[in-house]
Amino acid sequence: MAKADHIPAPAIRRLSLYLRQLETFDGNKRRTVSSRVLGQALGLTDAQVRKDLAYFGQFGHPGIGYRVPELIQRVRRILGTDKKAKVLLVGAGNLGRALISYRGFGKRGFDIVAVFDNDRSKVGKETPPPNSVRIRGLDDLSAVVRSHGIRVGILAVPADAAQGVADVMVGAGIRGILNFAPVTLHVGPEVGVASVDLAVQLEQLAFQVSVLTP
Amino acid sequence: MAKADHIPAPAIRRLSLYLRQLETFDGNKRRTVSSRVLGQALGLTDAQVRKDLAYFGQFGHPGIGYRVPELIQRVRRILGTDKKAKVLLVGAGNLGRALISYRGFGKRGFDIVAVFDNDRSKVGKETPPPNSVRIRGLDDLSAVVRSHGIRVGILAVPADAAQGVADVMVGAGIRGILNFAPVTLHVGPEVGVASVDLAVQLEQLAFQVSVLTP
DNA sequence: CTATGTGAACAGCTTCACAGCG
DNA sequence: CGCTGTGAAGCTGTTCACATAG
Repeated sequence: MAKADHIPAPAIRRLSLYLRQLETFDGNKRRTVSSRVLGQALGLTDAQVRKDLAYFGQFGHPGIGYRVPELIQRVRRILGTDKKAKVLLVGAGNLGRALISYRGFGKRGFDIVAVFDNDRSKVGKETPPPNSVRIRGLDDLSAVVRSHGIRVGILAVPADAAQGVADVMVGAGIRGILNFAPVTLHVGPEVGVASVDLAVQLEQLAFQVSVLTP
Repeated sequence: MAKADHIPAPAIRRLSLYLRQLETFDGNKRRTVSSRVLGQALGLTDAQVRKDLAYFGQFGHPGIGYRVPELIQRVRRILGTDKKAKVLLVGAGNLGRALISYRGFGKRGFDIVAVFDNDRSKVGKETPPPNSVRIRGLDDLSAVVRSHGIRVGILAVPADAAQGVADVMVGAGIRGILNFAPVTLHVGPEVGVASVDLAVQLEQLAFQVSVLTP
């Protein structure tokens, strides 16, 4: 996988949305879809859809549109989700436990295979089924990453612990971190970070509401 | 609040991050901060910080920087989070319950005051403390929105129920929806939507990893 | 001398509009 | 015809660089 350069970051973000919508269409037994229909479902223009997909190759069929199963395959390939991926999680608090039992990850090819927490009282316990996993101490993280070949980790610890844990993860060889802690993580350029700050999302809504409703 | 026009959407998103970082600085008893220092903490350039803040007014002091407590006040005012806001939540599944007990919302001025679910076996039960709330049926939603004057709701229901519930929320007068369901919601222009698709976030990381690690 | 606010230059993303293919 | 793929145009957001204030 050599390119990714000169492809707009927003286009890459939308690629996931295309995939999600295509899977819905596929579930409805739709065989082909035009850029216009796909765009409408996501609130985008047809030109946007065509341009985004064209960054990655020529997937469409003039006069027909895009064949749904074919495009799904291709997009999965591009995103690197054509194979199941093992993921670890640090932080077995409320949010962490909810993420462990979240079925959406499995549906999209992600498998949380190891859970870590620094709280002695939690270490050794099993998380509730489904996805029952034994909680390990942080000391084991490095060994588990190596033995399972894990590349991506979810960080669901309190803000003041987040950077420290991130350092441990990176040191163990993790290359992508999904960060739920409300802090900006500082990592090297070889590591990707995606952050979800739940309160920030609400704040954005509060702003929109205060603008929309004077 | 009349403007918001011609202000870049990314600038508005960053405003929340500025506030978060400023609160951290404030906790560390820092009195003033320059655009360079604030930017470094968030991985942004000093020019970006100055331009973003300048969209909303003149908050800085040449030669000094920005006074932390003053800027916090101003940014909160802009975001509409200077007053506590009541929020409702629909969907008392794993994710929903985790959100109810998430302390980050309260810290940033949001209060989940009502919880709804369509599952008869859940209705009437109390959610675990803290933030113990009685779960109500969806039929009560409209009345609760009106009596509490709620403007923002969190949607944490399965994908296939999401659009229907969103319609109910909008019908009841909700003006902002934080959507955790993996679907694109279609609502009128008078309603703001922020979406968090957890699997999509992981997918983005998978892509970055596959690019960064050939 | 430090640090803001801002017009102007630049870069990046989106939309347009049409040639070309099935 | 219907619909893609794509240069070119248009627009939005970011960076630069400097006048200005303390």
